[in-house]
Amino acid sequence: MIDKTFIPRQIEEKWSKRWIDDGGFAPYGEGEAYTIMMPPPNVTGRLHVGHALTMTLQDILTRYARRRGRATLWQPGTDHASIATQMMVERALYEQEQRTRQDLGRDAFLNKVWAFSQDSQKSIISQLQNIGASADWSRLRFTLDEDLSRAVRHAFVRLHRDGLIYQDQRMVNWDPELQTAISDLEVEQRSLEGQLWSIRYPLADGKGEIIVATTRPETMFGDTAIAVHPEDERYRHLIGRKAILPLTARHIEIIQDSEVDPQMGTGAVKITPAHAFPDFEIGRRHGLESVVIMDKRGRMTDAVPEGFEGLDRFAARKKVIDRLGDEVVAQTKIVHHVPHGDRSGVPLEPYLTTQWYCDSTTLAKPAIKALHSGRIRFIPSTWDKTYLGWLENIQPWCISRQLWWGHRIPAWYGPDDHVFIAEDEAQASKAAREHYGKDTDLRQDDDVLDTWFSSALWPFSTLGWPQQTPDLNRHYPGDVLITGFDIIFFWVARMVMMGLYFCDEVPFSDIYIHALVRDRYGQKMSKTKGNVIDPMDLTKQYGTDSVRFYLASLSTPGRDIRLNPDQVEGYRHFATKLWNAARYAQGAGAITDKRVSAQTVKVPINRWILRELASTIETIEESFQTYRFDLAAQSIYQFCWHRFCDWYIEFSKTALTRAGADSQETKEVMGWVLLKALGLLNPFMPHLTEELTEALAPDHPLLLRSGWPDPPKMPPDDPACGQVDWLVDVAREVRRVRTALRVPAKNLMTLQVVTPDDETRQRIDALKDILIRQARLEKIQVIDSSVATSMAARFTVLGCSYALPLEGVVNIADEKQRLEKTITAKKQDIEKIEKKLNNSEFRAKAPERVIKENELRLHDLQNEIERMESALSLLT
RNA sequence: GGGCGCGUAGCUCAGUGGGAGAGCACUACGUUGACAUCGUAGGGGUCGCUGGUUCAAUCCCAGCCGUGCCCACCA
Repeated sequence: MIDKTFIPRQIEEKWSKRWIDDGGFAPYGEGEAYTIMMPPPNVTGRLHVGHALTMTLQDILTRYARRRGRATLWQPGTDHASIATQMMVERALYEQEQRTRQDLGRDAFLNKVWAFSQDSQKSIISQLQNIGASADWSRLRFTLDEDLSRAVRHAFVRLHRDGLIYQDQRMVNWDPELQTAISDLEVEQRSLEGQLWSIRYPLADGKGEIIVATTRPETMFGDTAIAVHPEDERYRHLIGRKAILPLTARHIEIIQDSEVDPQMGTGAVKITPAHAFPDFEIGRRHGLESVVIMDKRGRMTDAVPEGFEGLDRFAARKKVIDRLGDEVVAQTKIVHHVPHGDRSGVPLEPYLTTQWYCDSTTLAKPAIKALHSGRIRFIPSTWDKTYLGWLENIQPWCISRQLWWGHRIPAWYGPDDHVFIAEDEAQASKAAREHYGKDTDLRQDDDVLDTWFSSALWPFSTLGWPQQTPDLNRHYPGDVLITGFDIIFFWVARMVMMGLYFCDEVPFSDIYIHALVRDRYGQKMSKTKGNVIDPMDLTKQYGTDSVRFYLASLSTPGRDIRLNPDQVEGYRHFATKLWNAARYAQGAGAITDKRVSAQTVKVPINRWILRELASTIETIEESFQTYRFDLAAQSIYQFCWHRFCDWYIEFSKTALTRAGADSQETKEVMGWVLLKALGLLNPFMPHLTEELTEALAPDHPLLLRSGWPDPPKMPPDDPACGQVDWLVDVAREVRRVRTALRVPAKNLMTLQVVTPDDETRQRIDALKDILIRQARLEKIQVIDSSVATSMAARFTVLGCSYALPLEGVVNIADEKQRLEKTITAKKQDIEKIEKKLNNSEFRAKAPERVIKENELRLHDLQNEIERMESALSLLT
């Protein structure tokens, strides 16, 4: 027997375990492969609600595909998250032991990070399993696993061999806090209020001055020119002359460059080639010297005047302004964008260094083409532009990081700094031997690769690449990627580039971009705002299945989710409702081991629920095709609650009291339909549906691997279904009257059917018992219009009139009011339709179908009003 | 500065060139041995504003207002 109360926790643990014990989630069968690559969560700690969402959607697709007979692989794993993880461990190390990574040394530090990441991975996997993720855990991968690392080195070597990875000295975005270069994508522009100082630079010949505006006076010691626009009349006469750099004795030239905007500041700009991107370019054009005045921590070097050496950049700024004194002729507040490191949160410095770069421009071309040619598509397609816009303007990708945690760059240097790129040290040594003609000590590059370099290989590195494994052949390319818009550049585009480059195939054809989960007020969740909701808390409170269903039902493409925990409760109610429906079915003797077919089922209510089931299956099917998780969820919800529970179960209460064939058929159909409904709901609520299926049908195989329901083949205009539709309409009308007239529930009414047509007679014959129960009637009479009772409430269904005699039911006034109200509403409708129909242009131009529809509606409305008006007159 | 969304019932959101919808919340009444985590019925919206296209606009187009996001080396 199914327990009286539903406790999500109990069944969730049970089923998580059962699935694993029963063989887990490895692909099986001979079906066509279906592959989803899980975006690997960082090994930095707890999952957030965004993870819960993305994993839920992936799991829904996975469970659906598996049951459609596809050999389904959902490849799980975790990401080493170079910067983020290293930062966390460094911070903890400092807090606990007041030591830095340098204190520990590279090897000892990396040991600590490994230990941390292993723990973290364990916790992440258990959280994922907690939300029911049916990924193939037996294939769990970590981006730093040995085989994945080999793939990274192999990729690096090949790209280098093909000239697509190279070393270059140029300006990078430098993070002075983390002391590493970062890529453009890791730069976050923050809009801040700052100061714009106008500073007097005297001319070297003593005849005048030039006023330069800057927000960064501390860089002035690196100035090697002042630039003005060639056509700026104010400064034309100064071009070619020299100015004295304040606080120093250096002379710098005033040059012209058309990049200078005469509108900005004073129109004269100081040029610091070593410490600003545009200045670097200008410096290169004009052959200016680059004077480096800051070290990698953002402190002044000794290339600055006395008193400034070693000062932090912000302290230096203050001091420069102080020392300049009256030479600062103006100071204005401005709001400007300042680049910050997305991890460290500190302002970045443009910095001149040698780094490894990847030629993204070349790799991007096929990736752009892949979208144009339809080999990949975004859902929703609004993201096309984002993807293309970035790829079309892509810059060289800085892939080296001055960090320890990550894939060490497979480059080895000889004593003369000759570089050898190889997949391992042995091969590098071999190359060195050939190069130098003898064994030589080599030194490996200290730097590691950008995390996203290894992530870009994920769709094939997890499958054994560069080996041509059976898995690789079977599961590459995959089918769909589900991810957030925030990593389209970081990850999606790069996977497409690398996939095309190394495997000649896009890694997936569909890219579903899911919502951003915000808080209930539409705010982004963040630790600093303190509005972060832990998905594990939600599942504890409402049950995993409810949380999954909630997230899916809000997943409309292109729309963010406002997470309101109170609303999750509604879906726990839904789960409870189903639980109780199953209890009822069990108690009512539902039969679950009998195959039911539309060809043999005869009883109208049974045919009706089959039709409803069929249309639900069709809607869900369509919804899955278009990734409309919301519509699929809504459709199954409607079916379970408002078709099966609200009507069918109620009907069955009458049908089951009858002995014989009808009752038997109803038990069979009820059991069969309920199992199908559970099957449809299963991808959304896997635990509950397995539990109830097992309770109802102990011999049923696990839903996890059982086939997806096919819609019963119902004819389009099934007469039996039409009869039940009529029943529903009439029952509703009677209930409406009862409520309006405040007829006490225990008073049974008589329903009079006025001169019914043959069809209506048949309907009554077939469904009389059920209608009596549903509408709380005493009996149903067929009468002639001539004997119509005067004191009666009246309504019309499908062109036939019905009356409810009001004898003994007092509230005549209420009924009058009800009629008047309906009449007014209907008259308004009539007016609108008449206006339309009387419009000659409408008649001339509207399609015949629309005209007919309107005429028909008008006719029906007029009929109804006529009857109601006569009913109203009878009441007076 | 460029680009992309969103604005429909109190709240969260579906939806369509031709009769405004769901869930929650609200109101009234509760009977029927699955369920009060429930049932039945009901109230509530000039579909952001203004114009245009159309026989017909919540839906298509333009502008505006509000709101959110992404991109961009400009001092």
